[in-house]
Amino acid sequence: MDEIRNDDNKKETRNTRQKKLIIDCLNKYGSNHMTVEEIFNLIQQQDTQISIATVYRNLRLLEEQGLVNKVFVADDATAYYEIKDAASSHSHHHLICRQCGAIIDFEDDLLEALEKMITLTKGFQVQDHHVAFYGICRDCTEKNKAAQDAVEKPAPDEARQ
Amino acid sequence: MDEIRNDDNKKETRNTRQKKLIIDCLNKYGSNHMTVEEIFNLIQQQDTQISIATVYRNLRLLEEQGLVNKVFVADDATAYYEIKDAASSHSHHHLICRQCGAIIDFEDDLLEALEKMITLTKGFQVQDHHVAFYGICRDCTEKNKAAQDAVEKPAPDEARQ
DNA sequence: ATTACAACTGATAATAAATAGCGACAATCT
DNA sequence: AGATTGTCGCTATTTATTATCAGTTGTAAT
Ligand SMILES: [Zn+2]
Ligand SMILES: [Zn+2]
Ligand SMILES: [Zn+2]
Ligand SMILES: [Zn+2]
Repeated sequence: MDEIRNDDNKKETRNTRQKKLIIDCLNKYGSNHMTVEEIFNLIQQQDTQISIATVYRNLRLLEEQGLVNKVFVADDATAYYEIKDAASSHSHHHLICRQCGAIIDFEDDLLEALEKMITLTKGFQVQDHHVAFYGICRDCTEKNKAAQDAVEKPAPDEARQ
Repeated sequence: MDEIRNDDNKKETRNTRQKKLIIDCLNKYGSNHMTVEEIFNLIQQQDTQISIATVYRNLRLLEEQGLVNKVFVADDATAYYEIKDAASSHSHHHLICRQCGAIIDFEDDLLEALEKMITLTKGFQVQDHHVAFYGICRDCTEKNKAAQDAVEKPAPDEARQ
């Protein structure tokens, strides 16, 4: 009988205005991997009454339902959120820029082979993985190069701001 | 000439009793990836006066000097520490058991290829990476199998504790 | 050994991210 | 409409970590 009662543990979720605002927000800016604060600040412009506790609560619920993705960036204890739509459900990796903090998505499946190897050599049954590459993004690389050039050849005036 | 002046920014570090205790502790249990609390509790047995703030401080210094490694496990906001000796300086990956929480080291270099690809396709200059595989460790897999067997064939008494 | 100076210490306050508790509200179903 | 109960906004709490600060100690030069 216990098993039957267990069906109950998928508690039904409601469609509140606040939840819709959060999903809309993530759909709009979600590819930027937003913090709770950022989400809260944006939503406040449409709903000045909303509480940040509600944002936390809903993000947790949405994550439990598998509708959003909670991303951690080592070295930074705060969570970042993104929509987990059809395209990105296919768990991707993150490129994190040490200069500007940008979090960039990267699709790839090369780790499947590695997972098989781990199961074989370590007896560890891999369910999924979190991968982050740290470095300097394209934009910052270009900015740095420009700044470097400006130093090398004294530069035509406007190069210095 | 700038390079010479840069030597200054390595502020000199001192050899205190507390720092030694922390390194000893990590050398002894370091392969277990300990939390600050765990390190603090163990050291307290040898130095009842030590403050947990000192443990935090020294771990931060040691990490900045590259002597210890700070490991984050997504979904868990607390940091884990391990010694970064010759063997493990060669940045390894972590297998994290969802059942017992074990953090297991895994040596591998297959990601170099992936890093090259990222630089090519995304223009992102990879400096290093953090990789974690989540799943069930060998011990837990075996325990689960044993438990499962115990249910299937009613079991010779001692199987139930 | 004495001195001097900055890095360090222990105790505690402060910060930051996230959660828990609670009375009131409102989404959903009959 | 009425009942149920998930959710809301508010506030207090918890947890991990850092900042502060007066007193201490490692280190190196005298
Ligand atoms: Zn960047
Ligand atoms: Zn992403
Ligand atoms: Zn395990
Ligand atoms: Zn490790």
